[in-house]
Amino acid sequence: MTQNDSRLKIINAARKAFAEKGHDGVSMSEIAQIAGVKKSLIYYYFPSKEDLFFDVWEFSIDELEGHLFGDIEGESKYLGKIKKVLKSYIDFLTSRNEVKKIILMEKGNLSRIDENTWIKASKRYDDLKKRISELILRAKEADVVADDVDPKGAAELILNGFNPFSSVEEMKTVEEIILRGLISKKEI
Amino acid sequence: MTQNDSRLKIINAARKAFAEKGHDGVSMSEIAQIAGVKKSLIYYYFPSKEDLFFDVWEFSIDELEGHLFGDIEGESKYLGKIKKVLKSYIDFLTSRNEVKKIILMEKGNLSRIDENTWIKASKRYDDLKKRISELILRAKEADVVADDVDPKGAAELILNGFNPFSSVEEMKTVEEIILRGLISKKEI
DNA sequence: TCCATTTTTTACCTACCGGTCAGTAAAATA
DNA sequence: TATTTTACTGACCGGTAGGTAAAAAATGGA
Repeated sequence: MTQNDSRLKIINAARKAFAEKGHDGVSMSEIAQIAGVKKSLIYYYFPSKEDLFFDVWEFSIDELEGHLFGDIEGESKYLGKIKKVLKSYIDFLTSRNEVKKIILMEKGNLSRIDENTWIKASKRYDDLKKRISELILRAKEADVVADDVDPKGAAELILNGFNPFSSVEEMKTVEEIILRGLISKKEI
Repeated sequence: MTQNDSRLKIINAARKAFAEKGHDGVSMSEIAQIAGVKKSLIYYYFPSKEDLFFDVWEFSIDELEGHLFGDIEGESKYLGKIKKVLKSYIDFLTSRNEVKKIILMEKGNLSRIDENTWIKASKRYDDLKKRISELILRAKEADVVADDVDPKGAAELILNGFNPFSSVEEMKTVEEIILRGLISKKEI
């Protein structure tokens, strides 16, 4: 088996495990078992559990970000861009919600400034949040989004509002509420 | 030291610890240390870590629910009731956000139907969610909330949308967006 | 085919986990 | 005063956690 093959098997197994039980609820032996690999092999590819976790985290957020902003450039107007992001989010949640599960699992840990892993993880998450809030900011400057909206708060709401276990109707409602809440009266 | 004194010290220490590191990130010795108590004493009051956790969980959600619906009866109109709930939520988050931190920490685990603790914890959380969604439902029937709103989805959004680490402005924005998104056009 | 390098397995370590238990000092009850 | 209960301790247990060292196997170029 080639290098990247094993590495990827481990990453995927770890992602699955972390999504189900969280960073602290999963052991390296469990991950190894899911990956169909001996535990020590994980340490051949990853220096520590923390490193493995961070790689999974980064990998996952990259994927989410790529999905959210995938073809946003196709939209010319800000309202269209925001709608697209929300729609992509729901798409992502229904098709492969493992990523959102991990975020949900570890969101609380992101405030743990005592441990390096969480600082790094938090930074990556903040980058994603920032990208969303900047979109909101520009839409606000273009008078598409209401002027009492704080872009950072809106970004948080978008990221937190959807639940990976929700039904489609629930997600549609969340989407609708956020959209209606964001846009300024002039746009109605 | 009297019975309830020690028990309460343990509960409070556990709450603090769980809020910071989560159920799986905290050991019984840590909790004991924070409480200023020997580990074995915890087992004198609580049969297991799971039992202790569930007591903390229930205690916390009771507190949140009490706060959210505290004096909602004072409001006669549904719009006022909903506004009050949102306002109380922000109040609660700024004054004592430990409870919300625990919920944030363990939200992901609530889907773990393999372990009894999480099933019980999830049930208690669902009760709270249901109480919110029923308020939304009645407000919807009174034409205060827009008719495309799914009450369950709205309840989820309210519970998830706010972040215990947010600034006041961010919370205000979340409140504003949700409110604007909920109410029907007739109310504007 | 041989050999050096990469990849994987075996065997093992230490620290700490949740939890138990025999015992005890002091308070309450009889 | 004698007995029972309450609140608490410290030593200890089996098991498992993350992690490591070294041997074994696979790989691939000469």
